[in-house]
Amino acid sequence: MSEISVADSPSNSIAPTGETKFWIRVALDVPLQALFDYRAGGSVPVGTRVIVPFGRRKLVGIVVALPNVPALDPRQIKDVDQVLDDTPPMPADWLRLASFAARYYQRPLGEVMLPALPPSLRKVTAYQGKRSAGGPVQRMDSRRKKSVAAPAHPDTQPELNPEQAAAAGAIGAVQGHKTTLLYGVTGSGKTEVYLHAAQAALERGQQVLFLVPEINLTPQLEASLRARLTGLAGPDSLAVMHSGLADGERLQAWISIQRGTARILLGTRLAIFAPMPDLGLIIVDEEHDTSYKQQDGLRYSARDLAVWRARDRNIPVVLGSATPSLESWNHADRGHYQRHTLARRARDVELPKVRLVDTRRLAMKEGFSPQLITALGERLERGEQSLIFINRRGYAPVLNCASCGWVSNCPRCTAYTVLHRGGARHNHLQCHHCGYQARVPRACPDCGDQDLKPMGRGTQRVEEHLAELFPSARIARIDADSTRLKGSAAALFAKVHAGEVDLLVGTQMVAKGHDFANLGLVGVLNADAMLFAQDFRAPERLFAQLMQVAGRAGRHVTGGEVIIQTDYPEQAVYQALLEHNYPGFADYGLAERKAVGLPPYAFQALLTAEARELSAALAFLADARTLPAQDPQGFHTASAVTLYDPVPLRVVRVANIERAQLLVESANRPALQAFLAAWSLALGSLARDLRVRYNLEVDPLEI
DNA sequence: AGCACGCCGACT
DNA sequence: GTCGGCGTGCTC
Repeated sequence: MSEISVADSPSNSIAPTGETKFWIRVALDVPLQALFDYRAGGSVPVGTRVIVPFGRRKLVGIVVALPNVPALDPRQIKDVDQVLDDTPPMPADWLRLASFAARYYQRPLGEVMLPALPPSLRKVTAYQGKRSAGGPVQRMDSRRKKSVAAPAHPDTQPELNPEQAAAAGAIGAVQGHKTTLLYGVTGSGKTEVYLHAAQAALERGQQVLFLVPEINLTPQLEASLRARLTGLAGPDSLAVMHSGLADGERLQAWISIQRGTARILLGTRLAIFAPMPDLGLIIVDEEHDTSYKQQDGLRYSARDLAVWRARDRNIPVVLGSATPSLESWNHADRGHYQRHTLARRARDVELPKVRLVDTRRLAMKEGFSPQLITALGERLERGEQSLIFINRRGYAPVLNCASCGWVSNCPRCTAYTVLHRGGARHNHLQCHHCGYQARVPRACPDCGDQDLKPMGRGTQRVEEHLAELFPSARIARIDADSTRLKGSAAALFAKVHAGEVDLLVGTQMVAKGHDFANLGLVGVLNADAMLFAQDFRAPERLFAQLMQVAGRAGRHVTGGEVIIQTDYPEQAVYQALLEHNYPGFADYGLAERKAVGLPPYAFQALLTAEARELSAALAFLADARTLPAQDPQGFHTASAVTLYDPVPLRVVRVANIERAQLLVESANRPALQAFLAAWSLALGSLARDLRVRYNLEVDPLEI
C-alpha cells in the first residue's frame, strides 16, 4: 500500500508522540505462519478475543502476547477494531494447549485457536453484539470454586465388583498426573468405574471432561451421567458438546463450562478444546476409536491431546477400551500408564462363543456358508435375533460385463461405482468417493452385451438373500443408506429393540454402542476384505471392530455366538478372536511392529499432495524430499529421519483430483518434530509455486 | 484462506 | 462496446 493509506485510516490511529502505546499480538485464522501486531487503546489481557482489520476484511482473533516492541514499523500497524469482553479471556492453560497443538501438528496458532471456539465466538457478527446468552460473563467468576452440595446418596448406584472397585480406587488415589488405561472386556462395566471416578472429582469441587467417540451413540451414557451425577452438582451441571449442536447450544455449553456453572462436560473430540477452569479429571471412553482423530483441518488426536492436557494440568486421565490402541497398550507395558483390567462381565453373562468358518472349500450360497445358514435357522426357531455384519453398503460393489470384462467405473475417481437397488430413485450406480450417480446401463457400454452382472455383495444384496432363505423372517437393514433421513436410524433401532425384527443386516453403524437384549447370533461376512486393506493398522482395526460387533451378541441371551466366515482362519487376528484374547493379540502385534520399526516404535508424518495431474503432485513431493539437502543447518535432525519415495494414493483420483503421498518416519520424536517444523516452513511456498494443495499430517492413522 | 486488481474472450 | 474468466499478490 502507498503512504496514502495512512491518511485513509481513522485519524485516531495517528497517535500523538509521547502517548503510551499498547501493542497486542494477535492469532488469526489464516494459513500464514505468523502472528499479527495491532495497536490497542488500553491494556488488553492475553487470551482476549478482538476484532481487527486484516487486509480488506475484519477478523476475530485472539490476543496471544503483549510485545513491548512491535514486529513491524509502527506506522504499518493498524488499530484494533474492538476488544470483545462478552466472554472472559481464554485461560492460560487453554492457550498452552492450543500452542502445543499448533506446534505439534505444525499449524499456525490461529488455525488451531479460532476453529476451537464455538462458531458464534469466532464470527465478527455473532455473539458480542447480542449478549443474549445470559448476559456478559463476569470475569472474576470463572475461577470461583463451585461449592458442592453435600455428598449425594444416589440410591440407584450399583455395587462395584472387586475389579471395578480396585480400578476406581486406583484412579481416585492418583495424586497429580497419571494416565490410567482401563482395559475392560465388553460388558465388564467400565462405565461404572468412570462414574465413580467422576463422582469423586465432583466431590472435590473439580470439573470432569468425558470424551466419547460419537455422541449420538451414547444417549444412555448421557442419561446415566445426568441421573447419577447432576444430583451432586445441580441440574445444570452437565453440559454436552458436539458438532451436531446448533450454534446457540454450542455457545451455551461453552459459556457454562467456562464459567464453571457446568461441572461435567460430555463431548466428542472437539470438546477437548473447551475451557475448563476447574478441570480435575479427563475420561476418554473407547480410546482406540478412530473418531478421536480429526480428519480435516487440524488433524489432531483428541485422545493424545487429552493425555497432554492432563499432564499439563497435573491431573489424572483415564483411557478406557476393550481393545486399546497398540500405542496405549505399549505405554502401559512400559509403565508409563497404569493398567487396570476388568476381565469379568459385570452381569455374569458369559462371552459369546466365536466360531471361524473356513470358507475355502465350502459350497457357499450367495455369500452364506451352510453353517451360518443353519445357525440362523436355529436362532429364528428359538425366537432370538441375529445380526449379519457386512461392512459394505449398496447392492454390489461393482457391475461387470460377462463377455468383455467391462466394469462400472466412476468417471471422476479411480474407483468402481457401486450398484444400489430400489428405493425412490430405482436402481443406480453410485460412487462412494465423490457421490457421482448414474443410471444402470441396459447393455455393456463397450461391447453391447446385455449380460451385466453385479459382482460381490453389499448390505442390500445380503438383505435380499436373507429374505429368500428365510421368507417368514422379519428383516431390517441398518446402513448409511437406510438411515439417511433424520430420525430413521432411531426408528430402525427402536424396531429392533421392540423385537419386531428377527434378522438385522448392518454395516459398522450397528457395531457401536447398541445393546440388543435378544441378540443371540452375529454372522460376519467379508471380514477378509478389512484384513487385507493396505494399511499396517488394518488387523488392529479389524480386531477392535469384530470384538465390538461380537459384543452385541449374548449380552443377555445365554449361548451367544459369533460366526466369522473367512478364507484365512489361521490369521492371528482370527485366532485371537477365538479366545477373546486381546492381550495376546496386542503382544503379537507389538512384536511385529517392533520387528519392522512401525508405530509405536517409530513416529510418522504423512505429506499428501493434490493436483489436477498426478505428475504435479509427485513433483511437489519429490521437491519436498530434496529440501533438507538444500539446507543442512535448518534440517539438522534430517539424518534421524527417513523420507520414503513419493507414491500415488491407492485411490489416486477422487472427484478429478489426483493425490500422492510421502511418508516421513523417525524413531526419535523430537528429531521428527524439529524436522517437520523446518519442513513445513518451506512447503508453503513450494506448493504455491507448483500449484499443488498439500496437507502435512502428524501421527497419521492410515498410510 | 479471502479478497481485489488485472488483463483477454463471448454476449446484449 | 461491457461482463467475467481465474492468475497473482497481499494481509500486522
